[in-house]
Amino acid sequence: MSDRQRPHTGRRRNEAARRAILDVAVDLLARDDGAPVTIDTLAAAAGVGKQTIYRWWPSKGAVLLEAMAERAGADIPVPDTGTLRGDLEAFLTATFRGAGRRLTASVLRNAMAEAQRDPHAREHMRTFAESRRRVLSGLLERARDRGEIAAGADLALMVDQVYGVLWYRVLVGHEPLGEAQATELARALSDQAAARLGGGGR
Amino acid sequence: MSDRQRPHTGRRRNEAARRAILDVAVDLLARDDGAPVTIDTLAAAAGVGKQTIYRWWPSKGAVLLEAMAERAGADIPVPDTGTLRGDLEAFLTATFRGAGRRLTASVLRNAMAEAQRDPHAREHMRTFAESRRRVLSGLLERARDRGEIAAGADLALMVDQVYGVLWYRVLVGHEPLGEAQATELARALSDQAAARLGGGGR
Amino acid sequence: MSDRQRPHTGRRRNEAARRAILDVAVDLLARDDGAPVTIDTLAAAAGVGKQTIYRWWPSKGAVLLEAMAERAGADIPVPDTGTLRGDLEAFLTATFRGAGRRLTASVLRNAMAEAQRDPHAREHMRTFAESRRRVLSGLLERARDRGEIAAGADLALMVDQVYGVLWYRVLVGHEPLGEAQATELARALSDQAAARLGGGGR
Amino acid sequence: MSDRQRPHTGRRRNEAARRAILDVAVDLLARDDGAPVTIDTLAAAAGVGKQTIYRWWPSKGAVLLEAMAERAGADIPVPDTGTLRGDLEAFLTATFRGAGRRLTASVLRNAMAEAQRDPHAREHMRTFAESRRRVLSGLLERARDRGEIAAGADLALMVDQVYGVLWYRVLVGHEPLGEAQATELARALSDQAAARLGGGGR
DNA sequence: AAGTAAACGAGACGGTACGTCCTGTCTTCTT
DNA sequence: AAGAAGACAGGACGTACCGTCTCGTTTACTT
Repeated sequence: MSDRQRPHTGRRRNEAARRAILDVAVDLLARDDGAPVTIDTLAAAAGVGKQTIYRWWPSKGAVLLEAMAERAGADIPVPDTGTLRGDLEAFLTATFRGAGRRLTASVLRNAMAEAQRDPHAREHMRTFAESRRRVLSGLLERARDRGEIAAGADLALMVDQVYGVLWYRVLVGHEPLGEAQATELARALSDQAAARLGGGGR
Repeated sequence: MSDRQRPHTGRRRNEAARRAILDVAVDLLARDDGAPVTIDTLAAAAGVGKQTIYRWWPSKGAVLLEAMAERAGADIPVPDTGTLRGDLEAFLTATFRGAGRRLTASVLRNAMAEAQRDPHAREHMRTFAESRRRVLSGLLERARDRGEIAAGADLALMVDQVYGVLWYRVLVGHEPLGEAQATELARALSDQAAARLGGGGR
Repeated sequence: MSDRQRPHTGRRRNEAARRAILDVAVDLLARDDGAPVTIDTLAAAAGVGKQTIYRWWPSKGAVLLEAMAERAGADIPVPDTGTLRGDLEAFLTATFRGAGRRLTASVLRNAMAEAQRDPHAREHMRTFAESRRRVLSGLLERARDRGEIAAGADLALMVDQVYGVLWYRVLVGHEPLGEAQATELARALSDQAAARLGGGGR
Repeated sequence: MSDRQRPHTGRRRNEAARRAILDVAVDLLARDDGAPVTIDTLAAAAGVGKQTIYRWWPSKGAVLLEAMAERAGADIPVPDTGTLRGDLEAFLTATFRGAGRRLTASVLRNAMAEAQRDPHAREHMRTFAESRRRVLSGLLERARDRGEIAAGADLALMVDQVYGVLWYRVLVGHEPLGEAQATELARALSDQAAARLGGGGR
């Protein structure tokens, strides 16, 4: 209703170029040969001029983060097993399995590094992390509504324990991320949740 | 067999230069203006030639990480209150208070970013993180020996829950790190530890 | 009448656009702030799409040269004083006065630079220079026919001395171009012309 | 006497790099394929980092001009045949033969184009042209002292007639530059010089 | 005291990547 | 069809930084 005067003029954004850039970005991020992703490489591999990247993203970090965010959140279904323990185990297993893959972990590491230097990337990372937390948060709230978590429990803290463990291990690399770790963490968190309830656990 | 004869000759390493480099490195890491720390800047600010840095450290990341590690681990006493809850609260409070300071957080963020790119820095980071985990690990083991934690509990996971939350919040910056958060996490973890004890076991 | 089959279809060339382009081109060439003339600037300033420029000219240089040529040749009348010396003085005075104007000189300098890089511009420049030389050549031939120049004299060389001095001074800028210089050169050339004649001068 | 305090410190300028840059610059300028000389190409061909060029020259044009000036002035001896006509013929023949060579002409054209855009190059060009003019000027002054040129003659103009013809033909390319042209011009100028002398005067 | 050797501040070097700018082409909608 | 708007591939620009390589100087130990 407002932009009646100038709906659009000139050539439209090339969606194929956008896709090529993001796809190539993920590929390059995944290469964990230590070689940093460069804009020249990215542009060349995507068959795109550098300006086309800078026309739509404010900085290198922003492209990289968007590419990562688009990929990293997919394919993690929100389970509904009926119990907190079951839901957590399912969700964490899928999440850790995803993040634990060597290539994905490489993407995450690169992206987090970028987010520390580039303000645009930082903003993207915050948004991405927020969206991931929200999913898990929803899962926990549902359990609280079912009475499986004490009313006073700090759900945000529980969420951060999950993603904290995930990122910490991805970034430092001292321990693997897999189903065993997911199961263990799911148990630990359900213990935490149960602690302040009426009769204790079960 | 051969170098017994010639213990040393020539000028000795200048300790003042080493200190100046590390001190300036921390200062530069602390600046959270987003400007990356460069070797030229570091050398100039320390009043030192670049070669003096590269003579003693293998890469930029190595200097930065050493500077950070030296600083970030200090001043966290290992408490002994007699109870897990008390010890955790004391340790986490001190730890979170340290990491939550704006300048320190900036150092940590920069250092972690560096560790993702530079293999030397990565190694340093791993060693540093390991040393920090070991302290908390000792605290937990003591509690387990006192019977406050179930024998089967995954202590390494508990440690990572702590440092995971810390790093996750430092790096993403969505939530502060302070005493309140430390207290809450201490309570959650002692609840978690207690869950499987006594009647709650298996 | 003649284009019976397909007289014309679609919109006809917009003469106003052509004029705007050439006019703006001269304006931009005249700015001697050193900033190079770009097609984007030219198109924007002329209120014209870039394609409209490339539809009618093969390259940037071609537009610029055409713009210059159109301007630089105008307003130089062919004098007829009856004597070589008088004709030369009149012609050179008008020519040098024109080329010596700061803005015009700037146009010429830019155009000559363009002509060294762009083959289309080069061709334009050659044509333009040729047309200017022809005028002066005609003037000299008339004088020869009157017996004021020896039959064996190299008229082309005389012409090139005029335009050579003009361009050399415009391009290098070591000396001004004005009426004084025109008068002096007119005298020099009539001396040259008279040298091989029967009785010498007059 | 003044720089006693800090004669020099740090690594010294690499003379080999300087030479390589200037030599390659001339080679590239000589290529008359129309392809403009780029700094990347120049640096790569000279086996030098771009910064090494920008450390010592303020702009691309400055390097190019310096390279040209160094080359273009060489090998033109100052003749002394005893007569103006002889001296001019010798000097112009050598000069025109040099400038008429295809590769040299290409260097000159490129350099003059650069000088129109780049203020540094412009300054260099002015200096270069000045130095060349001075040589010819000396030759003419000698002839005047010998009484071969009238006292009131505008020697600067005569010099510009020579270099004007040279540059005009090099830049526009409508006519060749060679010994025939040099001879003809030498004759024309000595005629001109003689015109106002003795009996030919007024 | 003279000799030898390493460490030092300074800073030039070859490279690589950055983000900007410009050219000439292509695409979309309007006239 | 021709036009204005503007996105596109390509490629040069000049800057910044990395890690290495001289310089001449300073500091220590060995003769």
